[in-house]
Amino acid sequence: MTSNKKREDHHPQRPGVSEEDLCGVRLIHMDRVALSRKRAIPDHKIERLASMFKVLGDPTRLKIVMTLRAMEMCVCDLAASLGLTESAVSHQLRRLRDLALVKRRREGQVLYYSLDDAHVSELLNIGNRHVNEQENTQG
Amino acid sequence: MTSNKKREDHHPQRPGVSEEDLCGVRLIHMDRVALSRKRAIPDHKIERLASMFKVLGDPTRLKIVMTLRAMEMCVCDLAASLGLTESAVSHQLRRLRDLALVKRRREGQVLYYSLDDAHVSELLNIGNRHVNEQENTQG
DNA sequence: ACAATATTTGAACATATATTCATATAATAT
DNA sequence: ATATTATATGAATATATGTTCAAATATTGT
Repeated sequence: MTSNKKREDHHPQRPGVSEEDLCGVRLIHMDRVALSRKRAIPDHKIERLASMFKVLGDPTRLKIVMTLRAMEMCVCDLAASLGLTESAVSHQLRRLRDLALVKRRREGQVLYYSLDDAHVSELLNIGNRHVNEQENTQG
Repeated sequence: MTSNKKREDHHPQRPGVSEEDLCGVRLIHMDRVALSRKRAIPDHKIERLASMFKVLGDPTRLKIVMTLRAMEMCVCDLAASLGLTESAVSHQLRRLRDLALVKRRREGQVLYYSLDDAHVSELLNIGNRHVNEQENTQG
């Protein structure tokens, strides 16, 4: 199963190697490297996707979207519910809004926030399953 | 539709309000706050879930797991494929390993990394759909 | 116009973190 | 044992980021 091992070249660690220039880089499976480079997701997509995961990767923001998953809420209610400053909530809501993960609706002076992206709900559902199974398996 | 608006109390911003002490916090919909508090996901689960999203929220780590989604790979191949230092890859693989998102298999001196969590693949698939639809909708 | 409320925003500070460099460990071969 | 290879790790540095505080908007009511 390891018969396709081709030792091509050997060098110490060298940062700053351009994407297209493989010469001088240590690698073991040239075929796998070539294939994975072909299939690689373009950088701008990686950046966007990473941004989405990152924005969900903060406990405060995650609590906010988890709350909004259940119901529409205004800023001060969110703050009260989560035990946070309204300013902190507003700052995080802006980040969520910048990525179009939440939208808002004005009613007088009150702004009601809700989820704006179907994918987010999916991600949160899978995430929930994940931690619940973790609880039962490794807890 | 906004008839259940109950204005209870009004105060300037006050941080450090304990989770159980609502008195003195500005809120508009007391019922929603109470309900969302009841349904709130426990903190330790939020922390775990946020950690998982966060670890996927870095471009380098996201590239790594996206690559591993397609095939098993060793460190130096990953480094060559992604144009990174082996050290940088190794550091990030450790973070992914700490959260049990990837596992490794030794064959001689070579360590082969692969995905370790079914949920991760799901998250990545949904994420892919997300950015692809974004491309077609807003691009 | 003025006051009050709900939310937003910018600056500042403290903390987290990704990469680099140098070094250490683990496995293999001579 | 020694050398070589593959990977891991610790310290350092530069950058990113979350919260707070103070002040600015926006909306409504008087």
